[in-house]
Amino acid sequence: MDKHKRTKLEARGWKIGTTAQFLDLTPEEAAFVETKLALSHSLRARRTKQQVSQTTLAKRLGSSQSRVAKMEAADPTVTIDLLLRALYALGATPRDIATALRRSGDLMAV
Amino acid sequence: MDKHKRTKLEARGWKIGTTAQFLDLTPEEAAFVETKLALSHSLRARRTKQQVSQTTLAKRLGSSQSRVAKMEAADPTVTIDLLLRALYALGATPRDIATALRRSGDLMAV
DNA sequence: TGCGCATATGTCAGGACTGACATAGTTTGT
DNA sequence: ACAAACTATGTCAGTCCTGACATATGCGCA
Repeated sequence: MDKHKRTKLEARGWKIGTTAQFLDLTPEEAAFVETKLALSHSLRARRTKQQVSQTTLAKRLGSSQSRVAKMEAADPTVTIDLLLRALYALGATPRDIATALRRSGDLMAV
Repeated sequence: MDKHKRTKLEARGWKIGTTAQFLDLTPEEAAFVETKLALSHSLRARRTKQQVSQTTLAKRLGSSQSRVAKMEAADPTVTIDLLLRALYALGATPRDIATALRRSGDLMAV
């Protein structure tokens, strides 16, 4: 199971580089990364809109500031479970998540 | 961190009993469980529709039949990450996930 | 009935993730 | 310029999750 290393590279590629290096990703891998990125972006959007600091959100979650930072950076050590928990802690609904995912799909289609 | 035990009870409650025992769930917990259930149902629907056995899907995932069974049962030892990976392995797109979540939200609203 | 196939459930060693801490860089207000 | 608040990144021990295995149940069919 090398998903750890792969995802690390992928996440960096998306963040630092352009959309280019998606060529060596299987559709499943791309979809998974895409999902993670959509959620992490959604998380930061919600948090900043609500004027909540990473530290505050961390306390609410029973977590730490550093982990929240990693969530928003789509760090490979962060799971989608954790991202969802954070989003729900910020008042998101499954419907909101659905919307965020649908939008991400539109982006990918470009 | 007692989420393990809690989620176990919650999942069973939803599966075995009725919608009644949702009273002792915070909105965030309810949303999380709801998400998990929506995905597990979606997984089984996709798999059966494609006439794929749990064993076959397991091989495709590099996993085992027992784990696929637990995925579809929304077992507490299964993460949303794993559920998503399985769904994507069955050809689902983030858009499909979004649709599944949106529908689950509608159900909850009843 | 007996056999093969699909699914459900329990258990466990090993690897992945978590929260916490340390530290550095960045932004904002004075 | 300085401090305070906020955010980014690395590391690590303890815990959770994973795949694998064993086993049981159910189902169709010869």
